[in-house]
Amino acid sequence: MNSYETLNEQQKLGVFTTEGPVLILAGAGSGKTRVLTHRVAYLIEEKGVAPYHIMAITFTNKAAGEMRERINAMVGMGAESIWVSTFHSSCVRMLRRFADRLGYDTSFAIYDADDSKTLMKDICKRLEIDTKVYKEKSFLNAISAAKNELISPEEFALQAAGDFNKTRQAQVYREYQARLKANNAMDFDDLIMKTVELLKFDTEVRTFYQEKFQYIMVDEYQDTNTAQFELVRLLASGRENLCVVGDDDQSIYKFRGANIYNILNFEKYFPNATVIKLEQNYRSTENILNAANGVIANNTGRKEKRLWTEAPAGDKIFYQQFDSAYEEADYIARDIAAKVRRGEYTYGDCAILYRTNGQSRLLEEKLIMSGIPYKIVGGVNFYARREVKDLLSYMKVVDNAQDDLAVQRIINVPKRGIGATSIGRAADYAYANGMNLFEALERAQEIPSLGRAVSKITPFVDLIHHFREVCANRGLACLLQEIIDATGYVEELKAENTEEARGRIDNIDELLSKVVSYEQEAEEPTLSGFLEEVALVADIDSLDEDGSYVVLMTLHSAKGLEFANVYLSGMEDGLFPSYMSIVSDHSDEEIEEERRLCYVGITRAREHLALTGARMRMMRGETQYHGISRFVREIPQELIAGSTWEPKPKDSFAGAGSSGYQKMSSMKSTPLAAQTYQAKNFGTKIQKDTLVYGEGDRVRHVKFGEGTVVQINDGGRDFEVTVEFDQAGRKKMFASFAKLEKI
DNA sequence: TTAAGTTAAGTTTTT
DNA sequence: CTTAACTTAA
Repeated sequence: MNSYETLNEQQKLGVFTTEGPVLILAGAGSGKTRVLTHRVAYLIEEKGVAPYHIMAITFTNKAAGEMRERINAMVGMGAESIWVSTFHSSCVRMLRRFADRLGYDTSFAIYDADDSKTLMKDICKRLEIDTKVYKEKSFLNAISAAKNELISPEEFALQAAGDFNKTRQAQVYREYQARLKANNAMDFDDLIMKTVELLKFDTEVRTFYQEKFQYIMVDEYQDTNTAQFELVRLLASGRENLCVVGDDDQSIYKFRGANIYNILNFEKYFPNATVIKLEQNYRSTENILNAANGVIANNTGRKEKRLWTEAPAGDKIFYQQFDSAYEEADYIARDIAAKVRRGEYTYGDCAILYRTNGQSRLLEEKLIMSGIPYKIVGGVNFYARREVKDLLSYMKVVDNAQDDLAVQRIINVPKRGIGATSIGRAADYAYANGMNLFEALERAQEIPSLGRAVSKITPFVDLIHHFREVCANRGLACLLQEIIDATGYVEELKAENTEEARGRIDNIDELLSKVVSYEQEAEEPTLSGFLEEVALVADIDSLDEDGSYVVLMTLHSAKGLEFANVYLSGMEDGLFPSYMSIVSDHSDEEIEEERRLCYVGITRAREHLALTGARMRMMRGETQYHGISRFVREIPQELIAGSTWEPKPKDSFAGAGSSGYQKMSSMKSTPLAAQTYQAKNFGTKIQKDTLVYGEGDRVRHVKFGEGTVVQINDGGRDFEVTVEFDQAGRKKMFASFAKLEKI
């Protein structure tokens, strides 16, 4: 028996309103997971609903795992038959059972982004598309967007009629889908779209799941896309016991197809919906909350709500702009070290958040230098590492020989003397005869063009057959060990004897232990099951929030987490909000999305929040100059401590050229006062027409004195100016640094 | 024909 | 600074 008395009135409403559609607008830190878990317990204990009839959907495995844990603790017996899982794994579970009705084998492979790209490259080659003009990425983006909107290749082609570019995309989409099917594979988007297809067109399956899932709950609803909405709608139609929990202010995945109207228009789809707002925040201090409120208030078209708290005002928000990203990172590392030394926080209390993964390197260096333990979330996924992908590909081929991509990846790894030409010939033969690559390899003798290469291919085919036997007779861990031994993969790395190779061996060991633990923990371990688990994990899933290390991650990864002491680094216009969003055609909308991201970042902090920025930072090998992020200015100034953003003499170089940038950003939502300031002090790069001197002119430099300009080179972002100084001699310098005056 | 070495180009956010 | 494409040597 659980006590529901610890819940506030709004939360209780969310728990007790079990029938019909319910929309819970849950602000950051308002205890939505508590509501969901109590709701499940209430359904089972008070309403007598069988656990078998309950489904809870989340976006990440981590969220699913946490919810599962809390439900298990509350419900006890029978809890394991509740479906608590992500959109993707729920879909896989349904597809593994019924995919044959869509013409797929139920042991289909799941392609990650890397696999999709490899396949797309191959398609572009076959269709003779110049990937210098039409990027693989742009095709994949178009296809993904279509799938998120449930647009089939046929429909896409119809809509594309008359448009040359879109017709080409349609052709690629069709081919891509055909190849996936031939490989018996689905990409991430297919998992959702194919499940929707299944439910839509197979009445038997639809009825089965509608009967099964009588109570459905969806977490992070603001991030659902059209396909996911349709999936939920199909499952819930009939009883309509659908409870969605979300916060439109935390919708940050539009770029991935999230449809914010799913939440904004929920009441239109379900006119009889009960709407509940959770506005009391139990996480942050009042100052942090007010800062977040101040920022998000600049967005239009949101559901009106204002978070409040009973917590004390707490520390002010620290803000400081540094001269360089180097100093910024240095400050953060020192500050963490100092706070830990004083006993205010542990390493595990601290998180450093940033907009782009690229910012982590500098921070990482500083943390290492200061001897601070840390963990980076994101960047290169464990399962995306070369050695791990190689070995997984062997397992994939053993599991599903139709997977041409996996075959191609390993056929010459380690080197067997089967080169691109031989593979190409086998692939052509397979393509011409409508078979899979591996089938073609099995009949290598029958392919005349292969010639002597046959003698190298046959042992490879035999090897795979051997692995298949091992898998069937001795299990997964033995299979992987046998793959490692028979291919000599680790042997080869050992021989390299480099730091890098040792790292790779460590990763392989980790993979091995993951296989072992999967085999022990899974109820019914299968090769497909393992590969599926591996395909659907995100880096964030492995994060232990109680760890004794500082966590570094992107703002996107941080959603749903909380830390006592948070650093938002890189608060610079052009970085956050990103340059892309500022110059976009739909700038207003994109800036709003960035602003929501900022809101997410601020509300991760429980007690202490520091915002930092740098005037100058190296990005992809070039020095960039940024002004202060507009989001910093949107925080009520009385909440801010540390240096304020009054212009300082040091800022002068930033004033040089702002014209180009200014025009591009329409700052409708920025307060007037801030706008005037921005106009004055908003430098990014020096424009050509801002150079007041030319070659041959006499100039004066602060340190070097007077001289003559010899040469000006356009260095892309900046100008490289060569000056022959009267005293100091010939110097090369960047225009933005030199601050040369014409005489 | 393969494999290693060199050069060039490209980087928002990700289940 | 990394990854992919190209070149050249074996």
